[in-house]
Amino acid sequence: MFRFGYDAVMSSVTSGPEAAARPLRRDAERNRALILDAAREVYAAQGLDAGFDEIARAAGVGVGTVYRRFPERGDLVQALFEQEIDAVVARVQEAAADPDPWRGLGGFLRWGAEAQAADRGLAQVLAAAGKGHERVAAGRDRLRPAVEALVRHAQAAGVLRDDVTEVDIGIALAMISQVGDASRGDLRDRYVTLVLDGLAVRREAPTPLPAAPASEDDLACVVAPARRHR
Amino acid sequence: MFRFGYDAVMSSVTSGPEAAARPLRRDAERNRALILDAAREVYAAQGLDAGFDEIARAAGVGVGTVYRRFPERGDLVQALFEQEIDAVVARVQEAAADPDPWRGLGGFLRWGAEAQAADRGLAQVLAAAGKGHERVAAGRDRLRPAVEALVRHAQAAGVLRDDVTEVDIGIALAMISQVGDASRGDLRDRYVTLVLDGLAVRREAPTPLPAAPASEDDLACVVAPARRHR
DNA sequence: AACGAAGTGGAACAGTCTTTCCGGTTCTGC
DNA sequence: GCAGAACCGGAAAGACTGTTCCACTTCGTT
Repeated sequence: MFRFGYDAVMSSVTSGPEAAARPLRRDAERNRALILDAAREVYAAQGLDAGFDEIARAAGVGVGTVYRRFPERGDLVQALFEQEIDAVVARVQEAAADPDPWRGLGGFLRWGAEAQAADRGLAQVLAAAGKGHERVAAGRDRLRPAVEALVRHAQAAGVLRDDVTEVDIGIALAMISQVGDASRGDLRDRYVTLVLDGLAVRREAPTPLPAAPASEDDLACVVAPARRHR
Repeated sequence: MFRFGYDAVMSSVTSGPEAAARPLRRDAERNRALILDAAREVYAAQGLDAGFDEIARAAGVGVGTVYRRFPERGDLVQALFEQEIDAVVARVQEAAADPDPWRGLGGFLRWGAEAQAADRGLAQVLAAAGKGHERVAAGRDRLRPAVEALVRHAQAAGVLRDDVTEVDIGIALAMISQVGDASRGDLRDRYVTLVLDGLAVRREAPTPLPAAPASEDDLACVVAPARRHR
């Protein structure tokens, strides 16, 4: 199988009605926090396919504990990335507030590409949000209007072509993020610039590309597969 | 494991010196062909991670037979895609021969994106070629000069910006191919057009995008994960 | 301090997928 | 048509994960 594409991770139905949450015992609460911290790191490094085993080890608890606290993987992912998506929204709003809308858009693309390169889990969650998974629908619904505002501002200023939408921006970002290797920020910027040149209404000449022409070896950075631990 | 990212598939060392190949028995030769045909289909549909089990079943032979004929996965992949890469090279040369270099480049990008969307295995092999895997080095070395010629022609005609190389074209193609869902050729064309607008030396106005503005649901097509059989 | 409920860890179980192995079959040369 | 080598199929072994379960520990309460 696909071990567990975020597809499977995400597809679990949102669990029942909010059971009158009796507070956890103090030790349980502490473990829960340890697990979340560990999961954040492990997911960032390995993506959502990382096993509960690994997270448990990183948190210093038994697997059983992880399963008891987060019966479905989706529970853990959801809890974890609710906050991260907030950070993305905040960054979009900041970009939309930039007095130079073009700079705002470009800055956001650069930031978003880097954020996803640095955090595989985030990249997968954002993709899942695009796919309409229930568990991250809330985050997406906060994200979309923000991007929409960013797009509108840039279009109103006459710098962003009128025939693209906020969805296009999301897809463009996902595409660029495929230029994966986290260590090659210069390469990522190169393709952000290229895509921005495509998004512009018009231009007299190419915007200078930030990185030296990609060498043959740089192809290695593309579509980097999920690297496996160890 | 990663089940078997193409990473693992590809990393096997090229097997010893060409053992004086005694011809196979006739039935063995027939089975070998059956296996290759089956593998082509299975890999196209599921990517290189498909198990030998599945290929054997599709070919109507036992697993043991597959293992005997192709002791390492890399052997099978290599044999299979040697020819497919030839088809890609041919398409590039055709594009480079187009009297309108810009149309040639655009046509190739469109074709390449579709080919990779329709054949997951091909997409993985091309990515592997970029990563410098030994087993597909020969194919890559045939591909690179062809793309280089395509790039040179377009640049000589003054339509393709001078600061991109054949590697950039490969990366751009890989990025676009992430807009995965094979059934959404219109969406893929949309982003090919966007990227082409970025690759152009200059332009007065945006090239009209072929597809209707992507709807929210279309995000689902991005970064489509390896769908698992059944 | 002592009792019960809540929580814990990790061994055991259950799936998958890969790889080996060998009794039986098919081909080829003579 | 026979001998023997080459080849075949698929059961079984091995290597991994994901998940469950329960004897034991810890916590909160009285």
